[in-house]
Amino acid sequence: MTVARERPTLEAVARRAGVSRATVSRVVNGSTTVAEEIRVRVRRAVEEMGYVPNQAARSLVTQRTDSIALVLTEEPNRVFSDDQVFPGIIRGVSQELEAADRQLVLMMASSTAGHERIERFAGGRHVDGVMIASMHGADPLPAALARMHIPVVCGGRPLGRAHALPYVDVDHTGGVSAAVRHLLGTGRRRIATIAGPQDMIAGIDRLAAYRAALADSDRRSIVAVGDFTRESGAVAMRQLLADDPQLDAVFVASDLMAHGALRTLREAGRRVPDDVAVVGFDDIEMARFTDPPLTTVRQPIVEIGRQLARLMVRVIAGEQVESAVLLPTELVVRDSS
Amino acid sequence: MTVARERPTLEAVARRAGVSRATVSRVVNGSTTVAEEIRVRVRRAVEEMGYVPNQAARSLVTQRTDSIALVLTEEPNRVFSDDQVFPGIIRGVSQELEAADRQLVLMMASSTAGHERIERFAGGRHVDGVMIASMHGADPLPAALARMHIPVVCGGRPLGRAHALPYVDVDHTGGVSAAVRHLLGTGRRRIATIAGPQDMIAGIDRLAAYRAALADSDRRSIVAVGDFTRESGAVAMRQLLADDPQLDAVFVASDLMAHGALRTLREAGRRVPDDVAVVGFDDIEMARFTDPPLTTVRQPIVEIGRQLARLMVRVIAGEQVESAVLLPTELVVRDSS
DNA sequence: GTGAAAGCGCTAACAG
DNA sequence: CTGTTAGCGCTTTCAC
Repeated sequence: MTVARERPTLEAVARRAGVSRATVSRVVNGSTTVAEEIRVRVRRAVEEMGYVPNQAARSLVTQRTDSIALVLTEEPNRVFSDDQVFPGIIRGVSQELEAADRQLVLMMASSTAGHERIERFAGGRHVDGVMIASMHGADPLPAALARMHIPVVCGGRPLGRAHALPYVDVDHTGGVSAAVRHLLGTGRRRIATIAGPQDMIAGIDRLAAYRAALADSDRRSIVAVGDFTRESGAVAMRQLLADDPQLDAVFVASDLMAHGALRTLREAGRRVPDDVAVVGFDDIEMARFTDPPLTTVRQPIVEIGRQLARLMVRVIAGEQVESAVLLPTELVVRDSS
Repeated sequence: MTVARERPTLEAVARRAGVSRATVSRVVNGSTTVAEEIRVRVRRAVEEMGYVPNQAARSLVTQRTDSIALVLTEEPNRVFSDDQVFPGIIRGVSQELEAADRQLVLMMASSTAGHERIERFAGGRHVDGVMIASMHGADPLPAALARMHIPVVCGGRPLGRAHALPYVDVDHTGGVSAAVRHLLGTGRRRIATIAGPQDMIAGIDRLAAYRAALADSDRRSIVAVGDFTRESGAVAMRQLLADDPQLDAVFVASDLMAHGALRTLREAGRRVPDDVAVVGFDDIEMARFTDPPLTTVRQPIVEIGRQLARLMVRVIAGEQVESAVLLPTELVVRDSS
């Protein structure tokens, strides 16, 4: 006595309902040109047999897979560092894709080998489109895929050959401006910055925005560069202190680096915010628990994911979007400034 | 002048190489029974035309998809809280799957609707198997899928109907025992615990282990229950202090809760570790930055993902594994104890 | 409104 | 060792 383990096919359902395969297909796909009575009969058969369409067979003829790749092009340790950027994007994407009834296929691509894998995969049309969440503006993958006529959207403003692709990013400039204006407005005179790596879009844009904001006043810029890690923040802060012992404020391009900077300042005997004001960027959860709690620029990470997915679906649908979506950032004032 | 946008098919490659479809298929799939000369010729044709096999067509006949689902059954905010558990698992899984040349399909399932989606998806054999990373031992999904004869493995020891499924978990008991023994060994007399939620496997197992470890000595247990969040840790600590003002140590079932507890202790004027020793569990990155740095039990999160993927691949291959993989935990002593 | 028939691109016997 | 031949399960004209 074996259980009916075989999944029923359209054929089987058709036999049971006493109609043709084509009719069952129509009902399953919601065609309106089916008589009510028959539709009911078919639906019952589907129900009773637990019929589920075979995606492979369907894709073979429709040329669509209804699944979309999210590619994270970053070294794994960065992908899941505790700044929560990638997890947030994944979450937003998967929310939105679920609503659009698409499947999310997640791909990590650290190495060049990984890139090749992805080109093969997407090139073979195993997914309908590719969302690339790269923090490296000069990543060659987006352009490579676009050249193969694969629908692509980017998380993070793309640089170089891919600059014309649709993308979603946050308003780095607006956030940084607000931060610098806040510092100026509270009477700070020597405002330094700890910038992010200059091969990453967030690093580039935030430094440019800092410079632009200061240029509006008559203050000169004082810059040290980190790589978005705590450790680099601590080191950069030491360097800044050595370069300009008089500084009374520092805008740090990420909360993680700001955390490191806070430690350095304490070790150097500077009080925050009395001697030196500190403003970070990201508003990671930890920002509320540093000592003192960190003033920072909040960016809507999960929303990036949502918008990314929404944009992707539109591109796949053939809409000729060449837009950029810029999400607002917001200064959150806490005790460090 | 249009570019050759159409992907070439086996047929096309075969024509170009002057052989049959079957032969090309053999070469592409690495069959050894092809003459060297022909193999070279076919490979060149593949190369020149940029041929990539169509996964849908292949799946249709092989009945395999070479992709595997990772289901995260948790409310989204918990999935990506900063304890980094899920991100770590995703990372491990994707590493291992990449090595095994399988695709990772990520599915979030918060609601019951989500569960249904997943049953449909997996039931339709859109993936070869399902890895379920649920922290709720009593999750009905694993058993439901197993009943449909879908290969399933669990991250986190499953309870109830699914208890016989292969799973990967960390050695909660060993870690907690080490923590309690350490506290006992450093002369603590009244060791309380802040437990996790009792509907989650980590909460259950860690509390049971605490009780067992204390039972070995003659100390009585002092328990408050939290839900793994910082806030609940702070609240539970207050309650513990009220219940037993004499307590001189507390084992907290998660670092996040331990962080909250630390805050409460400071507010209550207790010095850590002088008055009260604190030991956490997880070893999240933040543990090194609390004040004082947190003694905690380290668990190899990424490794869970790796083992999970490895187990899944074996199950899909038809091996009759009914094993459990228990990963070691390790006490990391810092300044809070 | 419904059914028959023709593939989608590939693999896997089975001959030769 | 290579080619021929059947499908895998589904959608989609095209007749009826």
